[in-house]
Amino acid sequence: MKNVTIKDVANIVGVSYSTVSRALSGSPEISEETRARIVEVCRQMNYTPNTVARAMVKKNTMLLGLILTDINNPFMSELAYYVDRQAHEHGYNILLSNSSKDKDQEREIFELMVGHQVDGIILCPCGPESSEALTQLTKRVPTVFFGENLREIPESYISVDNFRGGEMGTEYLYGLGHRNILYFGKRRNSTTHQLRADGYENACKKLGITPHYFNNTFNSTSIQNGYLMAKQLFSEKPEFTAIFASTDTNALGIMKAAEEAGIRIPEDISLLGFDNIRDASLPRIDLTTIEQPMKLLSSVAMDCLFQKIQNEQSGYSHRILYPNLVERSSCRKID
Amino acid sequence: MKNVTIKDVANIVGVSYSTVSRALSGSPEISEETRARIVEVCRQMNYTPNTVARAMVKKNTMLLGLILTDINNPFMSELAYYVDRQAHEHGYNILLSNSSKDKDQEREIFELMVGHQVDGIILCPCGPESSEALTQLTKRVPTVFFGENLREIPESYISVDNFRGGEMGTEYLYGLGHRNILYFGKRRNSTTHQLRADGYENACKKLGITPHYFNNTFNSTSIQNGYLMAKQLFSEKPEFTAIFASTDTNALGIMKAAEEAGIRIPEDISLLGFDNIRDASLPRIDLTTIEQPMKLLSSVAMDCLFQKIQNEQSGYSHRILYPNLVERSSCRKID
DNA sequence: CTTCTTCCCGCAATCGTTTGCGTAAAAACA
DNA sequence: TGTTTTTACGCAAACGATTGCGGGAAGAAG
Repeated sequence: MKNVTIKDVANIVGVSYSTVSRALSGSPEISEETRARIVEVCRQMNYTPNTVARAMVKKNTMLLGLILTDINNPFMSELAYYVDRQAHEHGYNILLSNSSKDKDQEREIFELMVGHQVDGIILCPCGPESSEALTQLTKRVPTVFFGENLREIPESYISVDNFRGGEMGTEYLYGLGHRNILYFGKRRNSTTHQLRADGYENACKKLGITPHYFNNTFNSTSIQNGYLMAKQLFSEKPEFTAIFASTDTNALGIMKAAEEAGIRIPEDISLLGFDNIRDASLPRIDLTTIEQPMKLLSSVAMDCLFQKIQNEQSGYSHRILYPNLVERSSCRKID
Repeated sequence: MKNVTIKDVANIVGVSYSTVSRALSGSPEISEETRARIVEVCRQMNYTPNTVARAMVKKNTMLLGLILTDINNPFMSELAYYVDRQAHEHGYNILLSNSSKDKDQEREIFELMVGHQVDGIILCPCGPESSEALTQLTKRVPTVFFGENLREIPESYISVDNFRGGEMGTEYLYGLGHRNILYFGKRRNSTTHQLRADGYENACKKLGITPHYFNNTFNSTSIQNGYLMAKQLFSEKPEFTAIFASTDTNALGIMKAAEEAGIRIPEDISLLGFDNIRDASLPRIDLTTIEQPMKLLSSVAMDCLFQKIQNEQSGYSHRILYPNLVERSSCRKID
């Protein structure tokens, strides 16, 4: 199990180990002849440079931290996928972990990662207040926040325009003829959802219809919870013709409850989601939704992070990207 | 950005830095009084030990590599979730990457990870032949393979009993009255799928029905590819009453094609999947399937890995777990 | 008062690299 | 041939921790 080191190959070749180091790093001060010999011996002994030792002197580990709330969320795993790809293109590896939406875990993981000397961190915050404890930590390593519009935080973040998405969805349903639109999902405890709801409300005002909310204080976006709440919703006589769900996972739960209640989508009620997770495009699901352009978002996030890593003192920047409406079959025109 | 080191706190406290190290690691040779002073100063300067430096001398990085084919596959993201959790419970962090089912990338990632001196690796192999290049690499770091029954490889692996799963599904459909069952999915190029198909064939033989295959040479399990192949299948007049899909993702594609072809599931055709990915439990999908017990599988894999990490020379072991049938609504009884 | 323990703590080597500096040998120049 | 420049490589000091060993001071034992 003992790994072969630079000294081992130096001994075999009969040069000093600094020569080996220089030969491998492509220094011009090494003759092509000895370089060839060194490279050959390295291959034979299959020497792999010890990145850890290198990191000690070079001051960079080529490691990027990615802190998710939950890798099982398809939204997050898509992010992980793109981040991983782009990291590797730049020679970085990613250190991944899940906070499970727990602030303490989030902080712990962050500290662990700075302990591992990661060169940068992409963090999907548990909530808007997570900043309090993190605000000092982010000073110790280049960080970009992902997915939350945290305007108060003096740190870079990337996010979709949730407010505009809320408006956009409402306008779309209005255009389809809906005048009685229910907004389904939590409003507090997360800037993201607050903004989506605000966008909805603002659009309602502009369009001259009255906003209706359900599930205002709810604090989980899982399918199961969406289902439970929707069940309760459908047990009361619903007055509306369309539901605007604050997340696709919630919409999935609504779909399940609707099915059980004998409510057809879109015939009886139109359903609009938000996020465009992969599941939304599944057969039979086919959910119309407001898309977060994940590929673009993650690409922008990585660019932002790499910039921070290079010019250490670049301050921060906020990038808010435009959402798209993805039309499928869960909403219908009414008159 | 300069991190505070053990020497910095030693200077402040007025002791040697070895004393600080011992105080922090809980050595009994340090008086409680100086330890308290040291701890306090560490807190004030918020010192975080440099894991990289520690790794150099302690010979372990507390890093575990996890090589997936694709984190976007819900099956894989579930694995990642459990692995991450258990790793953290043992004080490890995970280094994640995707091979995209490409052998060269797989090898590259593996090498990168040994460069980073990970203490162990969990690898979801691209295919059964991936062993050729990896067989040397696995000697350099404790490794366990996940998800493939690679009986020829002298390395530990964890997998569900794919053969038994193939049998189980076939028997289930037979029990429902089906005599004309089509096996849908690739057979070659992957031991996993070969075994599933073999299980199907074996059960057919035992039950006295003739096996039928579709899509034998196909080499991708994505929804889209399942859809395309199923489209072709349905354009010919199908003779069977049930389809046993080799993966849930394939089943999802079949579902989509069936919908378009006006074929109802389960009224016209019963559909059985394999894996029990999260999507299978979605409303409207509700796919009956053979489950891989992911939580258990990953737990066993981690235990196995930790064992190998401890007694370096423990050889290998193969753990094949029993699959479960998860009954939902995509299969119906016929007569 | 001397000697031996015991208790704390410091010195210095080590882990595997990178890199500034110094210096022989070879090449170029006078 | 003597001097300078270039080429090619070695020496040794970092990087930030851990840890075996040695030793001074205080207290106990003689």
